[in-house]
Amino acid sequence: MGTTQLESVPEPKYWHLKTVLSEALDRDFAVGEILPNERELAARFGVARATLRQALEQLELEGRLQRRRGVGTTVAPPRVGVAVGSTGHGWPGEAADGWEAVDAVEAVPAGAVLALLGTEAGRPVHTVRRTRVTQGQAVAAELLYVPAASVPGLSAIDAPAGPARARAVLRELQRLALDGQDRSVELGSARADDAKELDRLPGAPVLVVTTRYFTAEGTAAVSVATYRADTCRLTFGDTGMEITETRAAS
Amino acid sequence: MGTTQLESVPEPKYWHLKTVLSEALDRDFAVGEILPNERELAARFGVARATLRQALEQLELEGRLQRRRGVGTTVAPPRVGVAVGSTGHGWPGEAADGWEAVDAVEAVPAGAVLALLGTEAGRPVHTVRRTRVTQGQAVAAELLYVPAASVPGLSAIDAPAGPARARAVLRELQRLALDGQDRSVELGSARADDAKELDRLPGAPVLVVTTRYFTAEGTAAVSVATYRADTCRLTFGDTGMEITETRAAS
DNA sequence: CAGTGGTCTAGACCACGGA
DNA sequence: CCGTGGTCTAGACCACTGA
Repeated sequence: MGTTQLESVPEPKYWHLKTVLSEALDRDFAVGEILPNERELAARFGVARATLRQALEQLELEGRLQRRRGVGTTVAPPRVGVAVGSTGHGWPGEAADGWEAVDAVEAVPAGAVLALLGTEAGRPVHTVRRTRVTQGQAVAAELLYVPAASVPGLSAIDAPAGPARARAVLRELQRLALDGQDRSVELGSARADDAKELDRLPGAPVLVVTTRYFTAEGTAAVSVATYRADTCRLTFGDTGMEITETRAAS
Repeated sequence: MGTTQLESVPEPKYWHLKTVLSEALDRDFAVGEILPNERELAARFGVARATLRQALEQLELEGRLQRRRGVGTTVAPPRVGVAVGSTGHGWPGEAADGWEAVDAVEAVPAGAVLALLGTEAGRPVHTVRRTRVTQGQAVAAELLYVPAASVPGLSAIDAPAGPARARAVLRELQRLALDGQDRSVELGSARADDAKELDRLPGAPVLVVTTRYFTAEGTAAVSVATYRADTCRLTFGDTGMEITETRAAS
């Protein structure tokens, strides 16, 4: 087909398609509803499947759609607000904040984490894995790095592997006096292990929240939490107020 | 080089390719260096150009690469940390925080913003456009919505269009007593106008920071700031400390 | 102008989920 | 088993940049 006609400004097809689909979603579809499959949609709009997919990818990135292999494409609910900054500025694991300890091992982390911790290479570091569940949905996977030097009260193997050991590390952490913390957010893509926890494919877009916890002695712990970017809106409400309803800026 | 051989677990080609490229970037390339062009790289790795592009897209999303049409693909510098949460929790435009007022118009915003403002539809709202420049690079574009009712001291046309008018709105805002604020971060894609300000293509991934400013009377203003997700790391340091060096989690 | 990345096509096969 | 989305190919043309 002769692609387009006379477009003074040749807007890409997938971009226009995305707009059309977005309006159709608002107008004709309810949350959870299944869209026609990709081949069908592509035929209906007269484009190649790859082009249609480019539009769907954008909409998924914006949290409008959810696609699952073997199942289909559904209309996504509005993003859930996930509190990140409020909750008392305390140690991780202090309250019932939705985090669940999964496991803990003693390992030597990679260079980037080492730089954040400010410890020398080769020193043992407790690595705690936690997941966060909100409204029955896994929204985040975290790796919490605690240098063994930060929690001298914790003997090497005083708890068996698994959740119990993870909780032991968190418990020891809370005995320290928290001096302050430091947080940053950036875009990343899910590593294979995080993707599995989040029920996504590797490479899925995630919001990486890096937190450093300080005591008088220095950096006592570093947390790297990866949140599903498609379904989450991170909230930093100091006032604790909730944004009731919103939609990502196109 | 015939890339790889038989993989018992058929890891996607683009994923493996991304890993190989990522290691090559760390090892053999300096920041700012130009990579071979896409056709050349695809041939060298024995894959179709589309597959090679899928790997490059991931690396660009992670801030490792920068691609510009007509120019080429270069190795990106580490992401710049951009302070978002600290700086006194004050009104926008209070200090020399890198924001530059561009323009202001009186308009009636779309539904999502209206819901955030909590005002009735049809009421006039000052819409201020600002951009943020850090280290000579445009990192964010903002739309600040101020209901006319919030700044009664500002008569309709007491300043000509343009930056002067924008600054007038900001000045009026600072006469109010700020009661608190509320912030959220989510992933979005750049609208055409924002993309132009940020020197990116439409649809580029952005971090959307939505801030509500409260006075005793209610929501006095709402800011929607879109940050380039590829080059920015948003920092919320209450302590004002700086993360010196980091690399997104894979 | 030549060379780059951006868009688009029309196929093909594969991995996964559910019936 | 079938239907879904996920991956991959080998082309083509276009829009933009810089010399």
